[in-house]
Amino acid sequence: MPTPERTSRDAIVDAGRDLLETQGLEGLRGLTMQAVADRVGVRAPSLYKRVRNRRELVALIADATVRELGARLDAAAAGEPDPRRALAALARAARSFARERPVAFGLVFTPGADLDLDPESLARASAAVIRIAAELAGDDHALDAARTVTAWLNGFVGMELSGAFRLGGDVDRAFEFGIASLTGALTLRRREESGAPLAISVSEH
Amino acid sequence: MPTPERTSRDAIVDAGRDLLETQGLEGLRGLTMQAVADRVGVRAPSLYKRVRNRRELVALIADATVRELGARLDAAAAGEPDPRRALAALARAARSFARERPVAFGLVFTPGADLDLDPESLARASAAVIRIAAELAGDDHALDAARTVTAWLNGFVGMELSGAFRLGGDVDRAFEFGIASLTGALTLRRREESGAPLAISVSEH
DNA sequence: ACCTGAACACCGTTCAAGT
DNA sequence: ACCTGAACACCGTTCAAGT
Repeated sequence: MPTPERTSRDAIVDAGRDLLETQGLEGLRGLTMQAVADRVGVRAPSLYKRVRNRRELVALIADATVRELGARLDAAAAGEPDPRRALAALARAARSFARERPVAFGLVFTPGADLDLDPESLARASAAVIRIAAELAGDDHALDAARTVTAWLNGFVGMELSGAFRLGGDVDRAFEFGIASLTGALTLRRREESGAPLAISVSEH
Repeated sequence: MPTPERTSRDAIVDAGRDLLETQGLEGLRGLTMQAVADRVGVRAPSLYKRVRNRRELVALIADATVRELGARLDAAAAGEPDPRRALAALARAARSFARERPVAFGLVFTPGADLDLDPESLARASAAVIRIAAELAGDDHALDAARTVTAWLNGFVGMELSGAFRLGGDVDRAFEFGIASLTGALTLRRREESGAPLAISVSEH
């Protein structure tokens, strides 16, 4: 006689996302299988019917986060036809998202995390940056430009979440300074290309 | 009758650094108190005479890593009088260090890690970037410029360690592209200031 | 004064037994 | 077919007892 399903994979992931954000990944409260089970109303062993193990649960939470981030970035960039304004809007949207879900954002961008995220989710999350980078820097430099922007953006937001900006000053202003600097640098790349070279390239080794 | 000391705080931290790099922070092998104790030749409870708890041990490992990074950055930048070349050398040194100690580097730059690193170690590690940023962008923009460079550099290296550059292309080239772009952008800031404005600033908001 | 075995609480995970 | 209590291995940490 089959017993009825008392929870679902989605409910488990949602509970996990919530717990991650409120209790952290590891701490003494932390994202434990026990805590997730309590939230969804089953005993811990039942979770293993829906999820291979805790590692997979964490990966699913990370994937959901990447998808949501991608949707936000798309929406922010779509509203701005001018690529410079679109880049600024996208960057601000990423920063807002990170402030809403600091722990999940941190998880996704943790260097050694070794979640293997769904390539499709990742592609979706980076599509807008790549498109804008191509518009700003030209097709030849699109990938390099996108990597420069993404690195700066992830780095800035990650440092802000870590409290790494300890020297005072206005962090909002530093963020806008970064946007303006990158926009300027990438735009110049395009100008260089179109025949008006400026002596800005640093000698490489 | 006092028993002789069979280990030291330094030996514990060194063993911890080694284990962290070879076994990872958490995994099944992982940085466990048991594994550290085995390495230094005592039983796990004895570690608590030298270190408050595992959390403190991890923080000490992170601090040692930051100090070593700082020394490397200083050395790399000191060899180059031209600030543009100095910035490039510093960036490459940071990337090399991250490749030598990927796990420790990742730990230090993990967004939610909540190690509270020694402010002195951090100041030492960021001094060279700030000095170079001031030379490139002028004193008024030094802090913003340093934050832009540091964010890009940490972001790039972190993404590289995560395997986040999945779209092919030449990652080395993207790194050099980033160095050149940032150097150009910050240098332009200075030119703008000195009375030769270029229409590169993005409209803010 | 430092070291240790024993013990505790906690956690991820498995599994046989229930329905 | 899903759920559960019981159990296992493992981990961080404490502590009384040894030297």
